[in-house]
Amino acid sequence: MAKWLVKTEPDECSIDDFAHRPEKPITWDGVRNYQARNFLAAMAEGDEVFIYHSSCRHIGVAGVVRVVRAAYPDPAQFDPDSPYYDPKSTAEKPRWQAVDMQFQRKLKRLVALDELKNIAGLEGLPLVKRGNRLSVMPLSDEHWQTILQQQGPD
DNA sequence: GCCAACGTTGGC
DNA sequence: GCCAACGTTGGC
Repeated sequence: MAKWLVKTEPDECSIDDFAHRPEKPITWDGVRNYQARNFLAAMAEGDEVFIYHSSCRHIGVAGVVRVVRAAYPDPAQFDPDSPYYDPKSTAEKPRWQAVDMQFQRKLKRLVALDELKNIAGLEGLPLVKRGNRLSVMPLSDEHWQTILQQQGPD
């Protein structure tokens, strides 16, 4: 199973939105960047995904969700009332993809960006590079384990 | 709220 | 195809 990380503003969708209704899948839509879309499209059912809270008071990795439906055309791109509407998309040639994800668990504590920047072994991760805007990214198993270990002992 | 970094757009 | 202008992201 591949590992991923997605950014979200917790005001929009936080780990608690998943945790509040753990049986209910949430559609990850509105990704409007080609590199991020390509990563979304590469997600497989069962893959695990870190939820990262950005542009907020407590920035960092907050929990884990699981892909329960692999990529399909993002419905928001066809909806004129959606902020994610894209008039250049057609049903025959959709430009954007969405996946559905479901709650797995919260981390024992939030692993802050500030910590991630100082952990040896995460140097290659786009997340910790200054000015990086990629909102969906793959993680190596090593990156994944390193971040989990940062939570500390029970 | 500021602003640096980045991706996209559109004129040429 | 270049690149300046513009809009957005996201940490601070």
